[in-house]
Amino acid sequence: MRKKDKETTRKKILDAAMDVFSDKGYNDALVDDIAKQSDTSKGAFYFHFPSKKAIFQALLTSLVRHLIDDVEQAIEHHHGALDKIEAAIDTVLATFTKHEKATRLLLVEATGLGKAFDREIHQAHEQFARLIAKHLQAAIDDGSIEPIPVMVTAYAWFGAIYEVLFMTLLSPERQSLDALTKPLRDLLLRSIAKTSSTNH
Amino acid sequence: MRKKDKETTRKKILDAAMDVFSDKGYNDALVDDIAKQSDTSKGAFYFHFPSKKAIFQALLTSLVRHLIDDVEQAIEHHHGALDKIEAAIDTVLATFTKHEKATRLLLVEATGLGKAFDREIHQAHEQFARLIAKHLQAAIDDGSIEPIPVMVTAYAWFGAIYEVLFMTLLSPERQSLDALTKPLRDLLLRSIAKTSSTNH
Amino acid sequence: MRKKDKETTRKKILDAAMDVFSDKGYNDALVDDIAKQSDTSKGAFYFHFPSKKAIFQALLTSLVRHLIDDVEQAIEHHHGALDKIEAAIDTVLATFTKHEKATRLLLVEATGLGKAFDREIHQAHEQFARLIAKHLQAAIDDGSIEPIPVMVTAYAWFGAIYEVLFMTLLSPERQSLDALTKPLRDLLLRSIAKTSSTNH
Amino acid sequence: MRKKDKETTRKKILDAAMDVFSDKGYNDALVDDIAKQSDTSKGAFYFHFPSKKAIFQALLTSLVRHLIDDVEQAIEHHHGALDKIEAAIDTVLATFTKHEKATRLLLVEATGLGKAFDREIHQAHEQFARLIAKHLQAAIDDGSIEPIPVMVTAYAWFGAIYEVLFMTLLSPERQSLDALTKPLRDLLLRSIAKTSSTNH
DNA sequence: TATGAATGAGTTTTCATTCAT
DNA sequence: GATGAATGAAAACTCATTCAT
Repeated sequence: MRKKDKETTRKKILDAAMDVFSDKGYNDALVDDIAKQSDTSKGAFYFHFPSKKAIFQALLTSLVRHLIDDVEQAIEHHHGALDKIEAAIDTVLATFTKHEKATRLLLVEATGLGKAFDREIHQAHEQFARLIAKHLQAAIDDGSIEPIPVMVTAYAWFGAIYEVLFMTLLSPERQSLDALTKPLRDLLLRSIAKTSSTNH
Repeated sequence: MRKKDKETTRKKILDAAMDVFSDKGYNDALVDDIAKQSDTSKGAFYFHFPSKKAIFQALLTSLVRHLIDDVEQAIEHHHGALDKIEAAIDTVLATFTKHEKATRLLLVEATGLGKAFDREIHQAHEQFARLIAKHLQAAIDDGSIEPIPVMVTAYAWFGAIYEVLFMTLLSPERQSLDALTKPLRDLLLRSIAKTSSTNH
Repeated sequence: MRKKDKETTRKKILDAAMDVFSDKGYNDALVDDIAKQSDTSKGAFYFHFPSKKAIFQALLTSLVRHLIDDVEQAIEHHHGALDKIEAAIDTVLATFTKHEKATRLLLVEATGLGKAFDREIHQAHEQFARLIAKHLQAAIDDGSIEPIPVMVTAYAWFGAIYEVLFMTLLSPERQSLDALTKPLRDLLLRSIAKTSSTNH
Repeated sequence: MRKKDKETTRKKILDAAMDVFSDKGYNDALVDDIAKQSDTSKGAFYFHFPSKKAIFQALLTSLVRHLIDDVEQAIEHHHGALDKIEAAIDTVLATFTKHEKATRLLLVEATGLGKAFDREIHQAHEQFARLIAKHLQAAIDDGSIEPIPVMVTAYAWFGAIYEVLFMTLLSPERQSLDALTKPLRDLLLRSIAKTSSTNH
């Protein structure tokens, strides 16, 4: 029971941290804000996490894992390399759209924090790129698509998705993401068609 | 002479600011650092700029203008819509590669500064997207390529370029960008190829 | 214990603030001075008070209330309107003389702080004037003295007392205030005596 | 001619200083404000005055001299000690009312500047008190009034006048001073009348 | 004499972190 | 484990004063 309370507190703090970080950005988020929002205390914060930086990194790592798991799982019951790729694109977009706070944290607030965070961001982006690359490679191995440099393509794809989401998040008008999904998917798929004709 | 000195000082401060911001990021850059690096003084800084935020914004605005001018100029003597687009991709990549500090400032350090900077970043990205969109539209009007949603494509392209540059900048190994230019250009062009027609 | 400690710290800071403000004046008093003098820290200062201005205002308000309470209480067991007035004059002088720091803070340092403090000072003076006016009015209603414009008289009295105290505080020689009490009281009483009457 | 220009500049700076000091108070008044307001420059300021403190003191001294001269002059053609006193009261009130900026500077902004200014303020107040005391003494020597402690009375009078003016200056409603002149004069005269006798 | 750009010590305030209870 | 008062090292910004022109 004690154990459970402890975990509960930790969870409350993490949740509060995500709210506050995604709302104010890393630097403008105060440990005090997180403590207040979590309905615990600064002491509790420092009992569970060694520093502000540490909780941010923990959050980042955990978010990346969850988002990637979500995507992998959604792809799972698709068969055929190209099908999986299409499903991946759709799921990434849907997932990011659904977890807006996490997305903003990951894609916006995690950037520009100075060299100290470069490694973390690099790894986060890399993991998403690897996820994409893995399925691209499968499609190549599979013969579904012509050989292409998978990592560059993966980064380019991630960048394209990122930017469309990013601009949508930042935009004052906040148009619906749904309208953008189809054109974006078409674009990405076109970009891996070997040249004209022969894909398929 | 007076006038010249004043402008010289202002320029020294701006240059120093770019160095420091791109090196440490906005939050870790101290006004003191900029003053020292510029070989002037904190007083001079505040004589020329009302605040740390203001000089950052001034820098951002000026960089966007310069980079876009560079690209436009390089494209100028290319003829034919598709030629221009190819030239644009190459120039954007070359320019960003050449002005690495400016690029990092623009694409990395400007992000994640909190809601206060959202507008600035949004505008910066938007201007690059518009530049791309303009030439895409020309290619469509021209009949060089099939009609596509230009703004989404423009953002996607910018994002793709951004991400590849970004990961290269962040990567510890720092591979040469040149090697990435060709695959990236091919990818982007494929994504708008009228000829690919039969994709799926 | 916690509660007591907190209040103790707050009190220490307020006491230190009174010392420092009355010694150096508002502008020359540093928050650092107050922190040092209070034997706590700058952090403690800002934990208990939102700003330097705020603690000064808190001090002002609290001093006015205490001084007025002191006077009211001293007057209480005097009977007869004129008696009360005499007692009030004596007590005001005695109280101000006794709490020299508070007096200097109230009468000297609170002045000249710019328009931002005008309201506070106005209110402080007004409250003292109202105290005097109340008893003057009682004496009039009572038939003890002829009708006079009470507020003007009250301000004039307060000004007379203020100035005599003020000059004594500022004077390098610092003569005893006691010697001044009698002439001042006589003067004030004469100023409301319908005729020369019975002041003696 | 050169000489005249120099004096003109000095005068412009002094005038500007009076405006700015009486408007913002000593501490909030910037040397920059004075330079701008005077339509000269900071260099000119420091050519004519060694420091901000110095110009304030110069202003103070000059104002005291002018105000006292005004009063003395107005009294001059009154004959009889009591007449002179009445004239003095009226003139002081009229003069202060007329030169509102100077009055605010002298009575409000000069106060609370810290020990560094104590001497100046003390002297300013003292000179006004001496002016009053001189004529009170004449009235005593003259037999017009009974002997009283002239300096205490002089300070008390000055304080009474000061406070009434002060509260009027600070008051948000700013009632006319004229209405207060008569009650105040009556009050002061009563305070020295051995009997109520023939005032007026 | 006058100008105004430059200087830099000084000030308030912030906030991550600690620790006694 | 949790609390929240206390700490103090920063950091942005101010402004009287200087001085080259």
